[in-house]
Amino acid sequence: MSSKVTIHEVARLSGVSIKTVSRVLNREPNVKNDTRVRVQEAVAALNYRPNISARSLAGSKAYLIGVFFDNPSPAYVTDVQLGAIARCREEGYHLIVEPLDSEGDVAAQVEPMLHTLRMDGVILTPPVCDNVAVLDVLEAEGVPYVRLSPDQDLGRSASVRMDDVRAAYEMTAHLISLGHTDIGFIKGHPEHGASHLRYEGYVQAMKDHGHPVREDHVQQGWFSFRSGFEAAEKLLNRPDRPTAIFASNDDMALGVMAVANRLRLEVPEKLSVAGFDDTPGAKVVWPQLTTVRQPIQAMAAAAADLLLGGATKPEGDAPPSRLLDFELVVRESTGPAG
Amino acid sequence: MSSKVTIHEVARLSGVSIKTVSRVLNREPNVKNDTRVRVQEAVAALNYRPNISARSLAGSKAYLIGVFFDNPSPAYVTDVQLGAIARCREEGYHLIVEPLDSEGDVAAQVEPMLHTLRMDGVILTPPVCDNVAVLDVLEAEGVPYVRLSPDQDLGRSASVRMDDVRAAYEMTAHLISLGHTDIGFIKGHPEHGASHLRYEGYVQAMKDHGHPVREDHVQQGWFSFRSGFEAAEKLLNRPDRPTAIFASNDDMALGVMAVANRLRLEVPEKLSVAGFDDTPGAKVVWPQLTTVRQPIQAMAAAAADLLLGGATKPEGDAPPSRLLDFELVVRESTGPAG
DNA sequence: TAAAGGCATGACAGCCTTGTCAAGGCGAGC
DNA sequence: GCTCGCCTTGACAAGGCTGTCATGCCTTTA
Repeated sequence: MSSKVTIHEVARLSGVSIKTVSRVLNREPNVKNDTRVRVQEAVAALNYRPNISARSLAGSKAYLIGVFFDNPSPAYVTDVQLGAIARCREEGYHLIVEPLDSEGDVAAQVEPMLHTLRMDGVILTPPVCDNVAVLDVLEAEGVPYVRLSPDQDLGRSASVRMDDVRAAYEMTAHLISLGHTDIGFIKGHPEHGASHLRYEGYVQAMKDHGHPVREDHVQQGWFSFRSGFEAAEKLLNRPDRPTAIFASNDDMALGVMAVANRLRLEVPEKLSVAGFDDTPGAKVVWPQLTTVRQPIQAMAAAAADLLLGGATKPEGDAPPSRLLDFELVVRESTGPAG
Repeated sequence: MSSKVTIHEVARLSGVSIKTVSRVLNREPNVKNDTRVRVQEAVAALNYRPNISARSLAGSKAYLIGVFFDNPSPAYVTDVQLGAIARCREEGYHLIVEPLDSEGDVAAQVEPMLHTLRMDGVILTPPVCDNVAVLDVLEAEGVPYVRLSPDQDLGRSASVRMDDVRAAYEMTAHLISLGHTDIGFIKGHPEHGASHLRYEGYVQAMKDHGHPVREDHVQQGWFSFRSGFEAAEKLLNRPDRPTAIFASNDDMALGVMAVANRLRLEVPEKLSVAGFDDTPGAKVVWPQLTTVRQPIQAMAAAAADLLLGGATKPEGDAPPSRLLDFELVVRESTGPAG
């Protein structure tokens, strides 16, 4: 119950006005060092913490950052929360989570939240980050937001992304370094921006290493297990099949593994398989999947950083965007070309 | 920017005092029905939402429920959040998530949160729910809390649990009914209370059916895929291996499947595998895993319900505790003993 | 018919902090 | 020595709501 300590008591103990205490608390300038120290001592002695409600009522900050999500994978959600909180704690901010239901009227869900609870910023995860209705409401309410790995309309707002092109490039290079020259590729859903980027990285790596990109060894997929399965059937049911397949995401790579299994093509002895995303499923299969890990916690931390730094609403310039490093996770599904 | 609507405008539009608007908002008695309707219309017309900061500053409620967790599985965390929010939204409450780091001084992490941000209640998930330091701080600050599946000191506070013993008993009985008599068991993390309960259910079922519990067929695990993998290696790399393995959670069961796969032991023909928790991974593997489903969302909703109903601090009686039903999910990983 | 009690409502203070503005102190420049 | 301007500090209002208490009116009771 020690939460009863208010700024008045700190002021009394340190012999200054409450306003000066407030100045010290908020690191405002124009406080003599002597005074500052005295106040800080009083704060420590009383174990005083400013009341967030009063602060946000009186001032402009709410000390709350929202995380909106709609049913991406649980692992993703928790990583985002962990990453964001790491940065928020440093500045006394708290995280407020708001699961959204994209099936329903999202704007109608978001709008009341923003009215009742002022948030200093919001982090949007896929797929909500591409929901125009949400972005509209956020902008109408004047709430800064950062999108994680958005697909569309990149210029619209601040965002944090990963370098898909380079990641795909390096994964391809990894396969090449294992001696593969004929590497099949399964593209992702054509409407997801990442699909093009990953394909681009693959093509570039092949060219840079002097290997041709055979059109019949590139298949269209839709990011689903099934589409990966079907694409793999086309790639593998032929005499001149590739010795490695790079799928644009893990689910499709799992589909490839299923086909390999069915064809009794040992992985990685007869066929190397690489995925993308490092979903939990990547570790469940055997052999475990070589894939690309997104630094989700770091991305969320970067998003929080943009929000706290107030760097989300530049005037003339393009909105700030941070590009983070990925990690190549080499496991057992890739091996030397037989 | 329509967030500028205040209670005063509603009062003006409906021709009453702000206090009466407040009464209607908070469903207080002593308001003529006529008046109530008029106010509600004004609220709707202006799209008014009370400001949470002002409310919590002036009144006794904060409209915030905390969820403290420390690194349980991501799926668990998200389910808890989803379940809790479902109940909280109904009453205009928001969820504030606070990951804790059990390695460090937990009390030191919790105490400042509670000072700055008043919370009307806190939901504690395992393993934080058994951290005495956390409970102490919570009680010292007078913050009501509900524990999900606590292990120790059940009488200390309100809690929501599932009958782990009975669930493990029934799963074991299920295996026995399939003709298995030699059933291996992989224990969970020794510091998680559920581990003991699940083991207890297994032992009881074995005894009740007249089958011995072979000590060398019981292995210690840590709830991780890897620990399940290693335990399975010990259980299966021997001539007198069990015909079924019951792992205390799905991750470990998945580890068992991986080993079975590697040893070319067909599941369920040569080996039945059962898990616990029904995590997403249970449906990803093939064959799909027989497991026990905890009604996590329902449990979290029940916890929120206890908090919102204020039923957490009974005077003379034992603290309220809700016991929810589990569900045995029989899929393809268990079959008749070969 | 008068007194008592209950209900519906409003005026006002207070919650705890920040923002605004004014005031006092002090050194620099003339 | 005086004015100017900067630095430091404080008084007070504001922020939007709920709690307390008072008021007026209507119904019940003796």
